[in-house]
Amino acid sequence: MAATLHDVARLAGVSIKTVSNVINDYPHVRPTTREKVQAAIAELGYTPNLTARNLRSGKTGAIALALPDLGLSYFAELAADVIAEAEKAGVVVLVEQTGGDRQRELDLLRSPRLKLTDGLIFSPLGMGQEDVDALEVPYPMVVLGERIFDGPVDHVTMQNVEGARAATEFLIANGRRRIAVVGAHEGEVIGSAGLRTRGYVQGLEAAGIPYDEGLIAYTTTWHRANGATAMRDLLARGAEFDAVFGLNDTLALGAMRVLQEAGIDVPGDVHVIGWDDLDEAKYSIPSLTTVDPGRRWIARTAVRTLLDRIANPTEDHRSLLLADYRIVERESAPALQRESVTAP
Amino acid sequence: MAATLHDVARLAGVSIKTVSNVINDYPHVRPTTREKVQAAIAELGYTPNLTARNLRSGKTGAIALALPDLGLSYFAELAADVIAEAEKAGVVVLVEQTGGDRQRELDLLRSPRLKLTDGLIFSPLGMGQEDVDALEVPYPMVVLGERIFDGPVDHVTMQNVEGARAATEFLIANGRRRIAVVGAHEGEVIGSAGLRTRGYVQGLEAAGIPYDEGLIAYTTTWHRANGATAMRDLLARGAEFDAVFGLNDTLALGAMRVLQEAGIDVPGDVHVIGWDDLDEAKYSIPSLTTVDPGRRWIARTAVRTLLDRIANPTEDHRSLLLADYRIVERESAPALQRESVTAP
DNA sequence: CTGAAAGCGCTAACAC
DNA sequence: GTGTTAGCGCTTTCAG
Repeated sequence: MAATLHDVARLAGVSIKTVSNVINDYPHVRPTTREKVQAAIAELGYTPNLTARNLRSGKTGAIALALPDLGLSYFAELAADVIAEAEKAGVVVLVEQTGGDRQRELDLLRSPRLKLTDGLIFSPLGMGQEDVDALEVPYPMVVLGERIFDGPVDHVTMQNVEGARAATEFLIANGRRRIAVVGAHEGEVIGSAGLRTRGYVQGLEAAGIPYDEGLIAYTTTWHRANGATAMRDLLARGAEFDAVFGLNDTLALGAMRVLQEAGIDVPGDVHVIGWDDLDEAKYSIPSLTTVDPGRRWIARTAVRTLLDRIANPTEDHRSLLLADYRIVERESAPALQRESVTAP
Repeated sequence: MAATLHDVARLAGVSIKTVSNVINDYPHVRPTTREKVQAAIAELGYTPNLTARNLRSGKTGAIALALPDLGLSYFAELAADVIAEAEKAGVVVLVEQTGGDRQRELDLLRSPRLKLTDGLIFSPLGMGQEDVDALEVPYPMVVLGERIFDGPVDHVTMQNVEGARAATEFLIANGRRRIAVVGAHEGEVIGSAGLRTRGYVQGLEAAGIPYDEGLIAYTTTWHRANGATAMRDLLARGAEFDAVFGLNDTLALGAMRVLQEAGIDVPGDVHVIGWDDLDEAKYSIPSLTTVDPGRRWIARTAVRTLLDRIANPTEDHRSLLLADYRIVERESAPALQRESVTAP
């Protein structure tokens, strides 16, 4: 079995307290003693048992990140950012997938498995405002996303309404009038789909363009396949549009594919804008104009806020932290002046 | 603070052993006692302290997964599969990113942070055969990938040479003779790039087609941008080819984008095949023919093998487990007979 | 500067 | 059936 403090102490001929002092580099240790101990540590290949240390200290040095599915690019990139940021703080990340299922999310919040961590970054997808009370948990938590607001915890999220409105206005400024939406959720008010749709409506209103239900394509989950299906529906029912707002990049890419299959040119006939600024948005054909909702900032802020909350558990934490967004202009929806330059 | 066994025992008027018996549903507990205890548990909102349990049992119920970067789609999908499989076994997964950097990988193997887990699924990218001794670690480990063979641990991987040869033969069978490779690594023998390139060469040889160095495009990392750059190089130096073998899907998609920018039709002028069968390969334009290297099987097998190794630490584990591969035929490299059918 | 000893919360002999 | 008790390996008063 692995060596323990006792083994090291015995070999070095000192007490375990002295070994402990050396390990935690407590300053007042005689240099000769320190060397003896370090030699013994090296000889035995001793490494501290973190479980014991954690039991003692009540901390684990790990945080949990719960998200729907790493197969969804947005969440994969978010997780990459969270892990990288946690690493800077010397903290390790345990990743849980909920599948975006409400019951699994609720179960997770009460799971004893979270006891392995000091706190949770929670990105729900199935839960809604009615579950706000479930966020009252006995451990530090930071909530992401836009399923639940005004919970008893810190909340880091993006500016969905504002960003979507900006995306819509961007399309309108480039001469688009009939903007289809791919990925709306029927009757949803809160949640990414609901909020981004609201921003879309605001953008139309500001420009005096009437809202047309016939341009809205609904989906369940935001997979590529659903973006493709939604676009096929739109085409099948004869919708006429000169732009598409994919409520995320994945949907937009799926929709774009169907457009091209149907012989509709992007951006010649139809402009397409997405949301997320995934890595792949740079490399699609054409490259995808999109809204960067500040994912890196969200990851960084979530980790820092959680660690702060862990360090100061008594303070009240229920701030709402909003990331900046910006439109990343690429080929699928060029701005007017560029279009006139690049057109043949 | 959170309630402990003692608190529950005191409230229920029993000893902690009885409470422990109830929690671990030990059969011989009088029903009335059980109820009393359960009531106390509910009242106090007691949940067991896993850290203490782990210290006692020497297990943590967690495994670590170390991979280069979740921002790389293949690893994100692999991680999703690993976490899902681990969850079935009631085990939680701690994800570490190494950036594919050799030193970080070596450091990770010796990191005390791994003490928080019962074992490691390790997917190195920077380490090589010369580091095989570093795999001799005092905890259960399963190695993935093709950087290191014949280590002192179980190894789960894909059939790189065979799959690449099959991909090459597939292209040849469809009339292709000049097949460019995107993503080779200069001078590499082992490792994904080296092995897949070897399979490519074998495929050419079997068909009596001479190897042409001018058709090989080298890259460092396998990001989309590098696939694009490699293809630009190939075009810039006037290479003539009628097919492209992207050593992974991401490279193939980047290369395909550049081909189309250059007015080269896929698959009309050039066939493209990738490797990985990422989700997005289904939805690119055109959809990407690719080699499915058995990623799900690898994830499942890695988790099961590791858990088995954790349960039976004494047995010698140094098996080599190989996934089946298969060619997933899509639009970017249609098979001959289908091409003639679907052509207008 | 270093040693002795208590105890973090839990499980598992071992009694009764 | 249920209670007592001894640790798991570590940190941390408190003495010396």
